[in-house]
Amino acid sequence: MELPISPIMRKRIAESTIHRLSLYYRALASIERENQATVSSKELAKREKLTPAQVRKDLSFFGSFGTRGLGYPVKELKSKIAAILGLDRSWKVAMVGVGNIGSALVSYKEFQKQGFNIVKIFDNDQRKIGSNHKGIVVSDIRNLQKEIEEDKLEMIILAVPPASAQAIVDDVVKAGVKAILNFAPVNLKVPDDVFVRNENMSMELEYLSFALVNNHTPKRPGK
Amino acid sequence: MELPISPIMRKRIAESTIHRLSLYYRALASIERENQATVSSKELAKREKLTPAQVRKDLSFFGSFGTRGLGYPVKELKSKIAAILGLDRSWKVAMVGVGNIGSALVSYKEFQKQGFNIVKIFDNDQRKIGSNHKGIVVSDIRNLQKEIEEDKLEMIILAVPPASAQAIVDDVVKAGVKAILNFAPVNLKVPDDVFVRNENMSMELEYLSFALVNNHTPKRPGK
DNA sequence: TTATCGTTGTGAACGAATTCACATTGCGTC
DNA sequence: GACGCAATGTGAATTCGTTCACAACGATAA
Repeated sequence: MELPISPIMRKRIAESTIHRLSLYYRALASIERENQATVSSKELAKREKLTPAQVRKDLSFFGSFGTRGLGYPVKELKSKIAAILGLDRSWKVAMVGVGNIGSALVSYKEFQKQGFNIVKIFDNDQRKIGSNHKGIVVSDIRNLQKEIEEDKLEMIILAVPPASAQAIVDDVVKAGVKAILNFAPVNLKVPDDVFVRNENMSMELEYLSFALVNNHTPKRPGK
Repeated sequence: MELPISPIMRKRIAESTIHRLSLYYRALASIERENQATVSSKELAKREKLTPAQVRKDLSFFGSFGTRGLGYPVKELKSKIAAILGLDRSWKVAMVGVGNIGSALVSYKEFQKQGFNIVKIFDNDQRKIGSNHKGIVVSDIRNLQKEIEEDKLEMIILAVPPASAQAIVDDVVKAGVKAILNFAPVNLKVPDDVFVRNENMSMELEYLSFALVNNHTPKRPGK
Protein backbone atom coordinates (compact mmCIF):
# COMPACT_ATOMS: atom_id res chain seq x y z
CA MET A 1 0.00 0.00 0.00
CA GLU A 2 1.33 3.40 -0.99
CA LEU A 3 1.64 5.59 2.04
CA PRO A 4 1.88 9.33 1.49
CA ILE A 5 5.00 11.00 2.80
CA SER A 6 3.73 12.63 5.92
CA PRO A 7 5.37 15.85 7.00
CA ILE A 8 3.68 15.31 10.33
CA MET A 9 5.73 12.24 10.73
CA ARG A 10 5.75 11.34 14.36
CA LYS A 11 8.00 8.32 14.26
CA ARG A 12 11.43 9.20 15.44
CA ILE A 13 13.85 8.49 12.66
CA ALA A 14 17.50 7.76 13.39
CA GLU A 15 20.01 10.35 12.34
CA SER A 16 21.94 7.69 10.48
CA THR A 17 18.89 6.86 8.41
CA ILE A 18 18.66 10.45 7.22
CA HIS A 19 22.31 10.51 6.32
CA ARG A 20 21.86 7.38 4.31
CA LEU A 21 18.94 8.97 2.47
CA SER A 22 21.43 11.59 1.31
CA LEU A 23 23.64 8.81 0.02
CA TYR A 24 20.77 7.12 -1.77
CA TYR A 25 19.81 10.40 -3.31
CA ARG A 26 23.26 10.86 -4.82
CA ALA A 27 23.43 7.27 -5.95
CA LEU A 28 20.05 7.58 -7.61
CA ALA A 29 21.10 10.74 -9.40
CA SER A 30 24.05 8.86 -10.78
CA ILE A 31 21.98 5.83 -11.75
CA GLU A 32 19.52 8.13 -13.44
CA ARG A 33 22.34 9.56 -15.54
CA GLU A 34 23.13 6.03 -16.64
CA ASN A 35 19.55 5.77 -17.91
CA GLN A 36 18.68 2.86 -15.73
CA ALA A 37 14.97 2.79 -14.98
CA THR A 38 14.84 0.62 -11.88
CA VAL A 39 17.26 -0.34 -9.15
CA SER A 40 17.17 -3.06 -6.51
CA SER A 41 18.01 -2.63 -2.86
CA LYS A 42 20.88 -5.00 -3.57
CA GLU A 43 22.45 -2.74 -6.16
CA LEU A 44 21.86 0.41 -4.19
CA ALA A 45 23.42 -1.25 -1.18
CA LYS A 46 26.44 -2.33 -3.14
CA ARG A 47 27.09 1.18 -4.43
CA GLU A 48 27.02 2.62 -0.95
CA LYS A 49 28.64 -0.30 0.86
CA LEU A 50 25.56 -1.14 2.90
CA THR A 51 23.32 -4.17 3.18
CA PRO A 52 20.18 -4.59 1.08
CA ALA A 53 18.14 -5.03 4.24
CA GLN A 54 19.37 -1.70 5.50
CA VAL A 55 18.30 0.05 2.34
CA ARG A 56 14.86 -1.50 2.42
CA LYS A 57 14.35 -0.76 6.09
CA ASP A 58 15.43 2.85 5.67
CA LEU A 59 13.00 3.41 2.83
CA SER A 60 10.21 1.55 4.58
CA PHE A 61 10.13 4.21 7.29
CA PHE A 62 8.75 6.62 4.72
CA GLY A 63 6.55 4.44 2.58
CA SER A 64 6.52 1.61 0.19
CA PHE A 65 8.22 2.73 -2.97
CA GLY A 66 9.28 -0.47 -4.67
CA THR A 67 7.81 -3.27 -6.71
CA ARG A 68 8.37 -6.83 -5.62
CA GLY A 69 10.42 -8.76 -8.08
CA LEU A 70 11.55 -5.58 -9.78
CA GLY A 71 13.06 -3.05 -7.44
CA TYR A 72 12.57 0.70 -7.16
CA PRO A 73 11.76 3.09 -10.00
CA VAL A 74 14.84 5.32 -10.10
CA LYS A 75 13.33 8.65 -11.05
CA GLU A 76 10.38 8.27 -8.76
CA LEU A 77 12.36 7.13 -5.75
CA LYS A 78 14.79 9.98 -6.26
CA SER A 79 12.01 12.52 -6.20
CA LYS A 80 10.38 10.89 -3.19
CA ILE A 81 13.64 11.15 -1.29
CA ALA A 82 14.03 14.73 -2.44
CA ALA A 83 10.64 15.48 -0.94
CA ILE A 84 11.55 13.76 2.32
CA LEU A 85 14.81 15.68 2.63
CA GLY A 86 13.30 18.96 1.54
CA LEU A 87 15.39 19.09 -1.62
CA ASP A 88 12.36 19.60 -3.84
CA ARG A 89 12.46 23.30 -3.09
CA SER A 90 15.16 25.89 -2.62
CA TRP A 91 16.42 27.38 0.62
CA LYS A 92 17.65 30.89 1.28
CA VAL A 93 20.89 30.62 3.18
CA ALA A 94 23.15 33.23 4.75
CA MET A 95 26.87 32.79 5.14
CA VAL A 96 28.23 34.44 8.25
CA GLY A 97 31.98 34.89 8.19
CA VAL A 98 33.88 35.05 4.96
CA GLY A 99 37.33 33.86 5.96
CA ASN A 100 38.98 30.74 4.57
CA ILE A 101 36.15 28.38 5.10
CA GLY A 102 33.32 30.79 4.53
CA SER A 103 34.53 31.99 1.17
CA ALA A 104 35.27 28.46 0.03
CA LEU A 105 31.74 27.40 0.88
CA VAL A 106 30.19 30.34 -0.94
CA SER A 107 31.60 28.87 -4.13
CA TYR A 108 30.84 25.29 -3.19
CA LYS A 109 28.86 23.88 -6.11
CA GLU A 110 27.33 21.01 -4.21
CA PHE A 111 25.25 23.42 -2.12
CA GLN A 112 23.61 25.16 -5.04
CA LYS A 113 23.06 21.85 -6.75
CA GLN A 114 20.87 20.72 -3.86
CA GLY A 115 18.97 23.97 -3.73
CA PHE A 116 20.84 25.69 -0.94
CA ASN A 117 21.25 29.21 -2.24
CA ILE A 118 23.61 31.47 -0.40
CA VAL A 119 22.01 34.84 -0.99
CA LYS A 120 23.68 36.97 1.67
CA ILE A 121 27.15 37.12 3.20
CA PHE A 122 28.01 38.83 6.48
CA ASP A 123 31.29 39.75 8.09
CA ASN A 124 32.56 42.13 10.73
CA ASP A 125 35.79 43.01 8.98
CA GLN A 126 35.63 46.52 7.50
CA ARG A 127 37.98 45.51 4.71
CA LYS A 128 35.59 42.79 3.63
CA ILE A 129 32.30 44.64 4.03
CA GLY A 130 31.20 45.97 0.65
CA SER A 131 33.52 43.70 -1.27
CA ASN A 132 32.17 41.25 -3.78
CA HIS A 133 32.18 37.47 -3.35
CA LYS A 134 30.75 35.49 -6.25
CA GLY A 135 28.43 38.32 -7.09
CA ILE A 136 27.31 38.94 -3.53
CA VAL A 137 28.24 42.12 -1.72
CA VAL A 138 29.35 41.39 1.84
CA SER A 139 27.06 42.99 4.44
CA ASP A 140 28.03 44.41 7.79
CA ILE A 141 27.32 41.89 10.48
CA ARG A 142 25.65 44.63 12.49
CA ASN A 143 22.75 44.42 10.06
CA LEU A 144 22.47 40.67 10.47
CA GLN A 145 19.17 40.48 12.26
CA LYS A 146 17.51 43.13 10.13
CA GLU A 147 18.57 41.62 6.81
CA ILE A 148 17.68 38.08 7.82
CA GLU A 149 14.18 39.25 8.55
CA GLU A 150 13.87 41.39 5.43
CA ASP A 151 15.16 38.69 3.12
CA LYS A 152 13.43 35.86 4.94
CA LEU A 153 16.63 33.84 5.21
CA GLU A 154 15.96 30.35 6.52
CA MET A 155 19.35 28.84 7.27
CA ILE A 156 22.67 30.14 8.50
CA ILE A 157 26.10 28.78 7.84
CA LEU A 158 28.41 29.93 10.61
CA ALA A 159 32.06 30.17 9.69
CA VAL A 160 33.45 32.53 12.29
CA PRO A 161 36.01 32.16 15.09
CA PRO A 162 34.68 30.24 18.09
CA ALA A 163 34.73 33.30 20.35
CA SER A 164 32.24 35.27 18.28
CA ALA A 165 29.91 32.39 17.47
CA GLN A 166 27.47 32.47 20.37
CA ALA A 167 26.66 36.17 20.11
CA ILE A 168 25.90 35.79 16.43
CA VAL A 169 23.72 32.79 17.09
CA ASP A 170 21.71 34.72 19.64
CA ASP A 171 21.05 37.39 17.04
CA VAL A 172 20.18 34.93 14.36
CA VAL A 173 17.76 33.13 16.63
CA LYS A 174 16.08 36.43 17.45
CA ALA A 175 15.62 36.94 13.73
CA GLY A 176 13.68 33.70 13.60
CA VAL A 177 16.19 31.35 11.99
CA LYS A 178 15.57 27.70 12.88
CA ALA A 179 18.55 25.97 11.25
CA ILE A 180 22.26 26.57 11.75
CA LEU A 181 25.24 24.78 10.27
CA ASN A 182 28.10 25.55 12.59
CA PHE A 183 31.76 25.29 11.63
CA ALA A 184 33.07 26.84 14.83
CA PRO A 185 34.40 24.32 17.33
CA VAL A 186 32.06 25.35 20.16
CA ASN A 187 28.83 24.11 21.63
CA LEU A 188 26.15 26.59 20.74
CA LYS A 189 23.24 27.25 23.06
CA VAL A 190 19.93 27.60 21.25
CA PRO A 191 16.24 27.15 22.11
CA ASP A 192 14.72 23.70 21.61
CA ASP A 193 13.06 24.56 18.34
CA VAL A 194 16.29 25.58 16.60
CA PHE A 195 18.29 22.90 14.83
CA VAL A 196 22.06 23.04 14.94
CA ARG A 197 24.51 20.76 13.17
CA ASN A 198 28.19 20.97 13.93
CA GLU A 199 30.77 20.38 11.27
CA ASN A 200 34.26 19.90 12.55
CA MET A 201 36.72 18.86 9.94
CA SER A 202 39.56 18.17 12.34
CA MET A 203 37.52 15.49 13.98
CA GLU A 204 37.70 13.33 10.90
CA LEU A 205 41.44 13.80 10.60
CA GLU A 206 41.72 12.88 14.24
CA TYR A 207 39.74 9.75 13.57
CA LEU A 208 42.21 8.83 10.84
CA SER A 209 45.11 9.52 13.12
CA PHE A 210 43.54 7.31 15.77
CA ALA A 211 42.99 4.56 13.21
CA LEU A 212 46.61 4.69 12.07
CA VAL A 213 48.05 4.67 15.55
CA ASN A 214 45.81 1.88 16.76
CA ASN A 215 45.29 0.06 13.49
CA HIS A 216 41.65 0.29 14.28
CA THR A 217 38.47 -0.64 12.49
CA PRO A 218 35.25 0.29 14.28
CA LYS A 219 32.64 -2.20 15.38
CA ARG A 220 30.11 -0.86 12.95
CA PRO A 221 31.91 0.40 9.88
CA GLY A 222 30.71 3.97 9.70
CA LYS A 223 30.35 6.92 7.36
CA MET B 1 44.89 -0.08 38.55
CA GLU B 2 46.58 2.02 35.90
CA LEU B 3 46.46 0.25 32.58
CA PRO B 4 48.90 1.36 29.91
CA ILE B 5 47.38 2.62 26.67
CA SER B 6 47.89 -0.32 24.41
CA PRO B 7 48.42 0.40 20.73
CA ILE B 8 47.72 -3.28 20.20
CA MET B 9 44.24 -2.63 21.41
CA ARG B 10 42.06 -5.42 20.23
CA LYS B 11 38.75 -4.25 21.62
CA ARG B 12 36.63 -2.77 18.92
CA ILE B 13 35.84 0.79 19.87
CA ALA B 14 32.75 2.51 18.54
CA GLU B 15 33.26 5.31 16.10
CA SER B 16 31.14 7.56 18.27
CA THR B 17 33.46 6.98 21.20
CA ILE B 18 36.41 8.25 19.19
CA HIS B 19 34.52 11.30 18.10
CA ARG B 20 33.67 12.04 21.68
CA LEU B 21 37.36 11.73 22.61
CA SER B 22 37.94 14.60 20.20
CA LEU B 23 35.33 16.60 22.05
CA TYR B 24 36.84 15.80 25.42
CA TYR B 25 40.22 16.80 24.11
CA ARG B 26 38.97 20.24 23.11
CA ALA B 27 37.05 20.66 26.34
CA LEU B 28 40.13 19.73 28.35
CA ALA B 29 42.24 22.21 26.44
CA SER B 30 39.77 24.88 27.35
CA ILE B 31 39.57 23.80 31.00
CA GLU B 32 43.34 23.79 31.14
CA ARG B 33 43.38 27.41 29.97
CA GLU B 34 41.09 28.19 32.90
CA ASN B 35 43.77 26.76 35.20
CA GLN B 36 41.52 24.15 36.63
CA ALA B 37 43.50 21.15 37.82
CA THR B 38 40.86 18.46 37.93
CA VAL B 39 37.53 17.86 36.30
CA SER B 40 34.72 15.44 37.04
CA SER B 41 32.88 13.36 34.50
CA LYS B 42 29.86 15.40 35.47
CA GLU B 43 31.40 18.68 34.44
CA LEU B 44 32.93 17.31 31.28
CA ALA B 45 29.55 15.86 30.37
CA LYS B 46 27.80 19.14 30.96
CA ARG B 47 30.19 21.03 28.70
CA GLU B 48 29.61 18.63 25.83
CA LYS B 49 25.94 17.91 26.47
CA LEU B 50 26.48 14.25 27.34
CA THR B 51 25.86 12.13 30.41
CA PRO B 52 28.52 11.58 33.07
CA ALA B 53 28.17 7.82 32.61
CA GLN B 54 28.96 8.20 28.95
CA VAL B 55 32.12 10.11 29.69
CA ARG B 56 33.29 7.56 32.22
CA LYS B 57 32.51 4.61 30.00
CA ASP B 58 34.30 6.17 27.04
CA LEU B 59 37.43 6.77 29.06
CA SER B 60 37.27 3.38 30.71
CA PHE B 61 37.84 1.69 27.34
CA PHE B 62 41.36 3.04 27.42
CA GLY B 63 42.31 2.87 31.04
CA SER B 64 41.58 4.21 34.42
CA PHE B 65 42.57 7.84 34.48
CA GLY B 66 40.59 9.32 37.33
CA THR B 67 40.67 9.45 41.08
CA ARG B 68 37.56 8.46 42.98
CA GLY B 69 36.07 11.32 44.87
CA LEU B 70 38.11 13.82 42.91
CA GLY B 71 37.75 13.48 39.18
CA TYR B 72 40.30 13.48 36.39
CA PRO B 73 43.58 15.41 36.36
CA VAL B 74 43.08 17.83 33.48
CA LYS B 75 46.59 18.05 32.07
CA GLU B 76 47.22 14.37 32.39
CA LEU B 77 43.94 13.26 30.90
CA LYS B 78 44.43 15.64 28.02
CA SER B 79 47.80 14.16 27.21
CA LYS B 80 46.49 10.63 27.59
CA ILE B 81 43.74 11.38 25.07
CA ALA B 82 46.29 13.01 22.81
CA ALA B 83 48.27 9.78 22.88
CA ILE B 84 45.18 7.70 22.11
CA LEU B 85 44.20 9.89 19.18
CA GLY B 86 47.75 10.19 17.90
CA LEU B 87 47.87 13.91 18.56
CA ASP B 88 51.07 13.66 20.57
CA ARG B 89 53.08 13.70 17.38
CA SER B 90 52.83 15.48 14.06
CA TRP B 91 51.60 14.10 10.76
CA LYS B 92 52.80 14.91 7.29
CA VAL B 93 49.78 15.56 5.16
CA ALA B 94 49.35 16.23 1.45
CA MET B 95 46.57 18.30 0.02
CA VAL B 96 45.43 17.10 -3.37
CA GLY B 97 43.39 19.66 -5.27
CA VAL B 98 43.67 23.32 -4.54
CA GLY B 99 40.29 24.64 -5.62
CA ASN B 100 37.82 26.29 -3.25
CA ILE B 101 37.86 23.71 -0.55
CA GLY B 102 41.45 22.66 -0.90
CA SER B 103 42.90 26.12 -0.58
CA ALA B 104 40.63 26.96 2.34
CA LEU B 105 41.82 23.87 4.18
CA VAL B 106 45.47 24.64 3.56
CA SER B 107 44.99 27.73 5.71
CA TYR B 108 42.76 26.03 8.24
CA LYS B 109 44.35 26.73 11.60
CA GLU B 110 42.67 23.90 13.44
CA PHE B 111 44.63 21.33 11.44
CA GLN B 112 48.05 22.70 12.30
CA LYS B 113 47.00 23.14 15.88
CA GLN B 114 46.42 19.39 16.19
CA GLY B 115 49.66 18.52 14.47
CA PHE B 116 48.38 17.91 10.97
CA ASN B 117 50.97 19.64 8.82
CA ILE B 118 50.15 20.12 5.20
CA VAL B 119 53.58 19.99 3.64
CA LYS B 120 52.77 19.40 -0.02
CA ILE B 121 50.01 20.53 -2.36
CA PHE B 122 49.18 18.89 -5.68
CA ASP B 123 47.00 19.94 -8.58
CA ASN B 124 46.59 19.12 -12.24
CA ASP B 125 45.88 22.67 -13.37
CA GLN B 126 48.89 24.16 -15.18
CA ARG B 127 47.93 27.63 -13.98
CA LYS B 128 48.16 26.50 -10.39
CA ILE B 129 51.25 24.33 -10.60
CA GLY B 130 54.26 26.32 -9.43
CA SER B 131 52.15 28.93 -7.70
CA ASN B 132 52.48 29.59 -4.02
CA HIS B 133 49.86 28.75 -1.41
CA LYS B 134 50.72 29.69 2.15
CA GLY B 135 54.38 29.21 1.42
CA ILE B 136 53.96 25.91 -0.37
CA VAL B 137 54.66 25.61 -4.07
CA VAL B 138 51.97 23.58 -5.81
CA SER B 139 53.33 20.39 -7.37
CA ASP B 140 52.20 18.71 -10.54
CA ILE B 141 49.87 15.89 -9.71
CA ARG B 142 51.82 13.68 -12.08
CA ASN B 143 54.57 13.58 -9.48
CA LEU B 144 52.14 12.57 -6.76
CA GLN B 145 53.34 9.04 -6.14
CA LYS B 146 57.01 9.94 -6.34
CA GLU B 147 56.79 12.88 -3.98
CA ILE B 148 54.63 11.06 -1.46
CA GLU B 149 57.28 8.38 -1.24
CA GLU B 150 60.20 10.81 -1.12
CA ASP B 151 58.64 13.00 1.53
CA LYS B 152 57.11 10.12 3.46
CA LEU B 153 53.67 11.73 3.50
CA GLU B 154 51.28 9.83 5.73
CA MET B 155 47.85 11.25 5.06
CA ILE B 156 46.06 12.69 2.06
CA ILE B 157 43.30 15.22 1.97
CA LEU B 158 41.40 14.81 -1.27
CA ALA B 159 39.64 17.92 -2.52
CA VAL B 160 39.17 17.21 -6.19
CA PRO B 161 36.11 16.73 -8.43
CA PRO B 162 34.44 13.35 -7.96
CA ALA B 163 35.40 12.12 -11.42
CA SER B 164 39.14 12.34 -10.79
CA ALA B 165 39.11 11.03 -7.22
CA GLN B 166 39.45 7.28 -7.73
CA ALA B 167 42.46 7.46 -10.04
CA ILE B 168 44.28 9.67 -7.58
CA VAL B 169 43.44 7.34 -4.74
CA ASP B 170 44.86 4.38 -6.63
CA ASP B 171 48.10 6.28 -7.04
CA VAL B 172 48.21 7.37 -3.46
CA VAL B 173 47.61 3.85 -2.25
CA LYS B 174 50.45 2.60 -4.42
CA ALA B 175 52.64 5.15 -2.73
CA GLY B 176 51.85 3.53 0.59
CA VAL B 177 49.44 6.03 2.12
CA LYS B 178 47.09 4.46 4.65
CA ALA B 179 44.79 7.36 5.52
CA ILE B 180 42.63 9.49 3.26
CA LEU B 181 40.23 12.28 4.11
CA ASN B 182 37.91 12.52 1.14
CA PHE B 183 35.84 15.58 0.29
CA ALA B 184 34.65 14.26 -3.07
CA PRO B 185 31.11 12.88 -3.00
CA VAL B 186 32.05 9.41 -4.22
CA ASN B 187 32.68 6.05 -2.66
CA LEU B 188 36.37 5.32 -2.97
CA LYS B 189 37.63 1.79 -3.42
CA VAL B 190 40.69 1.04 -1.36
CA PRO B 191 42.38 -2.07 0.10
CA ASP B 192 41.31 -3.16 3.57
CA ASP B 193 44.31 -1.68 5.31
CA VAL B 194 43.68 1.85 4.06
CA PHE B 195 41.44 4.10 6.12
CA VAL B 196 39.10 6.48 4.38
CA ARG B 197 36.84 9.08 5.95
CA ASN B 198 34.34 10.92 3.87
CA GLU B 199 33.46 14.51 4.58
CA ASN B 200 30.39 15.74 2.81
CA MET B 201 29.26 19.12 3.88
CA SER B 202 25.99 19.06 1.95
CA MET B 203 24.87 16.12 4.00
CA GLU B 204 24.64 18.24 7.10
CA LEU B 205 22.70 20.93 5.30
CA GLU B 206 20.39 18.24 4.01
CA TYR B 207 19.88 17.03 7.52
CA LEU B 208 18.88 20.53 8.53
CA SER B 209 16.53 20.79 5.61
CA PHE B 210 14.98 17.48 6.60
CA ALA B 211 14.61 18.65 10.17
CA LEU B 212 12.89 21.86 9.10
CA VAL B 213 10.50 20.16 6.72
CA ASN B 214 9.59 17.41 9.16
CA ASN B 215 10.11 19.28 12.39
CA HIS B 216 12.25 16.36 13.40
CA THR B 217 14.39 15.51 16.38
CA PRO B 218 16.29 12.23 16.17
CA LYS B 219 15.88 9.35 18.58
CA ARG B 220 19.38 9.74 19.86
CA PRO B 221 20.35 13.38 19.77
CA GLY B 222 23.49 13.23 17.70
CA LYS B 223 26.69 15.08 16.84
C1' DT C 1 41.85 6.18 63.22
C1' DT C 2 37.51 6.43 61.75
C1' DA C 3 33.53 8.55 59.43
C1' DT C 4 31.77 11.12 55.68
C1' DC C 5 31.70 12.69 51.14
C1' DG C 6 32.26 12.70 46.26
C1' DT C 7 33.29 10.49 42.23
C1' DT C 8 35.14 6.71 39.69
C1' DG C 9 34.85 2.26 37.18
C1' DT C 10 31.95 -1.26 35.65
C1' DG C 11 28.67 -5.19 35.33
C1' DA C 12 23.86 -5.44 34.31
C1' DA C 13 19.70 -3.52 32.32
C1' DC C 14 17.92 -1.15 28.81
C1' DG C 15 17.06 0.85 24.40
C1' DA C 16 18.29 1.62 19.64
C1' DA C 17 20.04 0.19 15.14
C1' DT C 18 21.05 -3.48 12.12
C1' DT C 19 20.51 -7.86 10.14
C1' DC C 20 17.97 -12.07 9.39
C1' DA C 21 14.67 -14.67 7.26
C1' DC C 22 10.60 -15.38 5.03
C1' DA C 23 5.85 -14.67 3.56
C1' DT C 24 4.13 -11.86 0.00
C1' DT C 25 3.56 -10.08 -4.39
C1' DG C 26 4.20 -8.47 -9.13
C1' DC C 27 6.13 -9.69 -13.55
C1' DG C 28 7.31 -12.48 -17.45
C1' DT C 29 6.89 -16.80 -19.82
C1' DC C 30 5.05 -20.85 -21.46
C1' DG D 1 -3.88 -18.61 -16.28
C1' DA D 2 -0.63 -21.24 -13.80
C1' DC D 3 4.25 -21.42 -12.71
C1' DG D 4 8.72 -19.76 -11.49
C1' DC D 5 11.55 -16.04 -10.42
C1' DA D 6 13.11 -11.98 -8.26
C1' DA D 7 12.92 -8.69 -4.98
C1' DT D 8 10.13 -6.11 -1.57
C1' DG D 9 8.40 -5.17 3.12
C1' DT D 10 8.57 -6.37 7.77
C1' DG D 11 8.25 -8.86 12.29
C1' DA D 12 11.75 -11.29 15.02
C1' DA D 13 16.36 -11.98 16.38
C1' DT D 14 20.56 -10.07 17.09
C1' DT D 15 24.11 -6.93 17.85
C1' DC D 16 25.60 -2.73 19.43
C1' DG D 17 25.63 1.58 22.21
C1' DT D 18 23.95 4.07 26.22
C1' DT D 19 22.37 4.53 30.76
C1' DC D 20 21.66 2.77 35.37
C1' DA D 21 23.03 1.78 39.76
C1' DC D 22 26.17 0.68 43.03
C1' DA D 23 30.37 -1.23 45.15
C1' DA D 24 34.96 0.45 45.65
C1' DC D 25 37.95 3.78 46.92
C1' DG D 26 40.71 8.12 47.59
C1' DA D 27 40.56 12.53 49.83
C1' DT D 28 39.45 15.32 53.62
C1' DA D 29 38.27 16.45 58.20
C1' DA D 30 37.56 15.49 62.98
